Amino acid sequence: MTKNKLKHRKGKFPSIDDVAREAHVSIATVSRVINNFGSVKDANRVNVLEAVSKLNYKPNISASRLASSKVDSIGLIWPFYDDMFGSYFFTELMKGVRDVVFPEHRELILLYPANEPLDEFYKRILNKTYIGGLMLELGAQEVNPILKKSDIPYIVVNAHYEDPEINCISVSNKRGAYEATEYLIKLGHKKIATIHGSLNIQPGVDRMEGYKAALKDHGLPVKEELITDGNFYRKIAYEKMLKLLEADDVPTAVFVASDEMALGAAKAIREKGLEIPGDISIIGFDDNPICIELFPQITTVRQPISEMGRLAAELMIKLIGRKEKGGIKKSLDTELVIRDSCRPIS
Amino acid sequence: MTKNKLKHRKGKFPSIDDVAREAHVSIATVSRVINNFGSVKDANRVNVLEAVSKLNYKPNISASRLASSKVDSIGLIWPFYDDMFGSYFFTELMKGVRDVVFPEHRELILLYPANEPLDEFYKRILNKTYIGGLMLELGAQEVNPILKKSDIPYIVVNAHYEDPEINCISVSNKRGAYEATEYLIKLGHKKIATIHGSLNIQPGVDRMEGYKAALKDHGLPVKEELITDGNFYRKIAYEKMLKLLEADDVPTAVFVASDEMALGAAKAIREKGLEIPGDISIIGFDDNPICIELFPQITTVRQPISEMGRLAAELMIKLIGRKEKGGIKKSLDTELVIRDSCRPIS
DNA sequence: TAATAACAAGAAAGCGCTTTCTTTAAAGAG
DNA sequence: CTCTTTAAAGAAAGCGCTTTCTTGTTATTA
Repeated sequence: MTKNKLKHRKGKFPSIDDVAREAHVSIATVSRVINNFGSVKDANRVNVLEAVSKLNYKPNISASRLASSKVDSIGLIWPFYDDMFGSYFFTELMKGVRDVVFPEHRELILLYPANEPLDEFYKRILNKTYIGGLMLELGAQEVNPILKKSDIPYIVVNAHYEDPEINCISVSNKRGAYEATEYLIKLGHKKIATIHGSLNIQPGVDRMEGYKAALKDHGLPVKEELITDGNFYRKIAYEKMLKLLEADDVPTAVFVASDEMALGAAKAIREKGLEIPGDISIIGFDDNPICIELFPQITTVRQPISEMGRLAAELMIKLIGRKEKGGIKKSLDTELVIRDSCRPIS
Repeated sequence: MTKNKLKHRKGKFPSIDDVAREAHVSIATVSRVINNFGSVKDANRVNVLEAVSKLNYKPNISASRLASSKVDSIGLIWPFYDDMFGSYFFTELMKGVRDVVFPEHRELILLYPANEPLDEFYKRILNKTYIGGLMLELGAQEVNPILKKSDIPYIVVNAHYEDPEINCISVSNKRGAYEATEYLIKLGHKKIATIHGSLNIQPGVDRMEGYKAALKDHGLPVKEELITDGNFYRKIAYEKMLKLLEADDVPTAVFVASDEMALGAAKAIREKGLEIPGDISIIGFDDNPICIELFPQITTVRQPISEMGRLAAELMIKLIGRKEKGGIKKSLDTELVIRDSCRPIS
């Protein structure tokens, strides 16, 4: 790894000493002015500020961090999912994070494993002693033991863990799925299928459980042949929907565990010459913006993604400041967004 | 801004001194082992490594940077676009960046203005003396003069600038648009409309010019009434397409400057009771994955987004290492992806 | 075997800040 | 006007590393 000498062509960057000399004060005073801490006479403050501006002085953050042993950066492990919704999700999440992190002039450090065992990765990044805390979206994974043992506060986004040590913030996937299914039930549907997401990850499991719970609570049978497994990707959903439609007993409605999968399912339905919602009602999950572009617009369950990002970031900052202990768990409410892809059974 | 004392509950982190003591060598030797630089006897190396592992030693990067005045971090200004394609684009770009940056164990520092004038912002981030270089996607903006004057190498992605000082890497938008339009012409279309993107940004202008050039080169008139302005968003494209369809002389084909806009345009076409490609051919730009989910699948122009990210990152690393001078300009080829949304004029 | 080269490793001087401690100046209290 | 308190600012000691310089040790060559 080549590194870059900071030295300027014309010499080095001005240091705090240069500023002190220029302003005829001590470096301690300069430091006080820069950090806006301690008491400094106005005249001196002005002098220092002028010197700073004249010399174009930039404090060396490494020196500052070394001297003060204070850290303010937030590490962020980006999952880099491949599906369309993944990029949308992450961007939305980041918007929430952005709104709280950047106004504080904190920085976000993007981290990602580099063809290395996860343990190595975590060791390496936790070594970065200027990282004050870590935010992560783990997908299918457990919290890495190295991370758990470390002193760095961390918070897992978009998942719920029972472990009381773990800070996590999630979305009420189960309840959202429950409400979606219930909505179909109330429209009179009896044969409601589901294409669920990956059961390796929390949201996948929760959404399926919500579906089942709604059926049970309303006295409908949970039929295995109506439950088909997807993985959150379109293609699988397309194939599974095709199968569902080829069965003897075609469902009148489907709860699809993500809008992206709903896309695939809708394609299958259309290819079979069926109409949405005329022949079959379909309800998705996520409220991906694509929903309103499709014809018909797809009814779905909205997740407050940015909100989750915002809360996670706020929590992170509290944890970094150690004003609040860990073990915080939050769950955000989803919301049923009714559009045009469901119709009552007549 | 609250900061976090690094101090461990049980005391401080072990330092290089602790390791040196444990391994019965000098701190210089420890440093040599850690950095894998200089010569150290195997026996000592082993001792040091064992001490490191036993004490769970983590080098203090701030101290290291201060002492060596070497920087290796790459700053990245994230535009946070609001459109669907924006999040897809950025994610794809980042995949390319990821593949070169993380294996080098470099880190990516996400930067974003915080309700502050851009000049302030640039001053602030360029102050971060541990940032070795900056990658940015500027959208409509010029390169900020503060950045231009700074000593930090930077590279602008997804845009071409004539200014020889500026490193930039872009995509052959003009040529892509040219080929798309030419494709329609070769299918026999004479009345080819366009909905162009925002003319504030390079790709917007280039794609429109490509369209015009293709018409001219093939002896077709460039009619103002067939050129309608969009802004890369779906909604506008929807409205403009509606207008185009209400004109006396309805076009037989449209080149839409982005797939996202193509979505809006397609919606308008369908609402007017017209068929794609039966009544009107449509061709997009970007190769957004949504294209293959729509019915019909939309013919489009693929941009090598990840490739652009990869090249940008590689270039960045060279620049940080000062192995190569600035002023590098690259343009990547686009590729026409023929699908089902265009039909020859019969 | 003596002279020279190459290797190993320590001592110590910073890197550019923050922060404690101390001193001096100014302000308030009686 | 003196005594105490508070404000202001400097001196100096690190923070935990890298790196040069130096010295001691081991290999190489003639």
